[in-house]
Amino acid sequence: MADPTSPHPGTSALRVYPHDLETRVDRKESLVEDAYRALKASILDGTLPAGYQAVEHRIADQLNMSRTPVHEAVIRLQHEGLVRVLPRRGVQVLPISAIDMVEVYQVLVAMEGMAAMLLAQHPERAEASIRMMEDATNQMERALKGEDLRGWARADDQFHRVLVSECGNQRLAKMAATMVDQAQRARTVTLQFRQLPHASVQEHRVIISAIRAGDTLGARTAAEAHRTRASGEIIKAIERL
Amino acid sequence: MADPTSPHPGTSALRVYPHDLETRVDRKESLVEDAYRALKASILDGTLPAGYQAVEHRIADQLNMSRTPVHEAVIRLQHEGLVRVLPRRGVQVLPISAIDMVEVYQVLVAMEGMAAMLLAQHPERAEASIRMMEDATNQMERALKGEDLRGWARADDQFHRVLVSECGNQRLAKMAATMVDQAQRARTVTLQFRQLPHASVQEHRVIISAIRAGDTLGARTAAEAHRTRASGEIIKAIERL
DNA sequence: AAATGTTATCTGGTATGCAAGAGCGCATAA
DNA sequence: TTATGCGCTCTTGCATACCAGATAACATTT
Repeated sequence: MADPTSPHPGTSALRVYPHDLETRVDRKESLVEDAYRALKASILDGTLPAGYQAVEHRIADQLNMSRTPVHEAVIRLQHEGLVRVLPRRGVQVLPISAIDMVEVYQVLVAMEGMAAMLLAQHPERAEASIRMMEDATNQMERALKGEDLRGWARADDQFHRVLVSECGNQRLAKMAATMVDQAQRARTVTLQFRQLPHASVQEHRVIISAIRAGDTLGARTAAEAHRTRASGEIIKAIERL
Repeated sequence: MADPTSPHPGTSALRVYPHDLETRVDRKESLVEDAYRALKASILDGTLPAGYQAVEHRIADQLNMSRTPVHEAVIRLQHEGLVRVLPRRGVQVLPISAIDMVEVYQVLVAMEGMAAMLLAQHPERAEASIRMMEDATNQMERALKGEDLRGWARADDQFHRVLVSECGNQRLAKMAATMVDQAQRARTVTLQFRQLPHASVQEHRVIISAIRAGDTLGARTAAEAHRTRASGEIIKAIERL
């Protein structure tokens, strides 16, 4: 702040967007949580691009806190595979490789398949969740018509986040959410290079109706097929980069 | 150390086994890692039973380090669902509920099913891993004949850890390992109340031969069926407690 | 004796201080 | 001019210090 002209290449990216980071800190739960959310959000939406590198102390200054909570948040992000700390080099935002996405989507196929199955086991209990997934899907359709790729991606994310967070299994929900984060980030990067993804809307509807019908196997199969197909597209897109 | 007779109820359990904790600290990677491993191992094998409660500072004393690394390790364990920190009460080892095990086994069904499928996609590449699983299964059989329940459990664990760690997907491996940890802990508690589990050996062999035959769907189905059945038994055993 | 208010203490979260090691640059020598 | 070696700096990991808030015990009053 005292030196807004500092031209160090390693720190410029953070200095360019100080407001973005600070405004993301609103919750008062704990500073570690604040730092975690702020950094993660910035990484996921591309504000902090792959390869971006910064030192804990500087991040702490940006977020108006000491190194301690930043340190813990960074370690958490490292465990999730979003950053790595290079000894005596600083924290580095990891690039997304095709191999990473293969892994992420394999996990998502397994977990969302299970989540869809669990929801289908109690369709009546899950009605509110199903409605949310329907809303998200409808919004995807609207966004597609308006060729609003960002809006489509946001709604698609919403569908998948509801699917796993409402399945009733908190452990599954939490792990799958971490994978969805990574998928979201990959998509943010590749979005501009892709065709309009028309198939998703229909596939989501198949999943929804199987869940509502209590067709556990059908719901699972549909969820798996959807992620498997999407997986191929994303990975091709990443390989083109 | 200076006060081996301290009778505080909240700290006695740790004081009783100082050697157990300290001898687990051998790696020199980082103190956080040391603390994490020591605490986790003690929780998994029952040295620190559910309900056990201690204060970070005291744990740090036991492990001959400061609070900082202990604090970080505890937070990690909390994320994994093994402990929780009660504000101004200390760190508490969580009990294992039937609901927890339902969740854990649902995740394992999904992930080990996927892992078996991935292995079956490249049986030749996986030959070394398959051998390890065979060894583990043979050892289970021997342990059963000798009615060595502990030995059986150890070998069974080994089988499942190899299955997920060798599947080629590191994210899946890491997440599944966390779930296997919890399953292991639950089994340690319930082992004494169970019948000799004869079915497992045969089921493992089915999984192995499907993988070796490159039968992806069969491997997946067999792995799922195995965990699904075992799930029922463990959960019944826990509910009896 | 019981209930309530006050205060001392204890804990986790956070900040700051300290040390060790690796990289980078500069100086010196060939 | 180039290569090599020494030392300074910079960064993380760990230790220590500090603080706010909640609990629990004690005292006081009814």
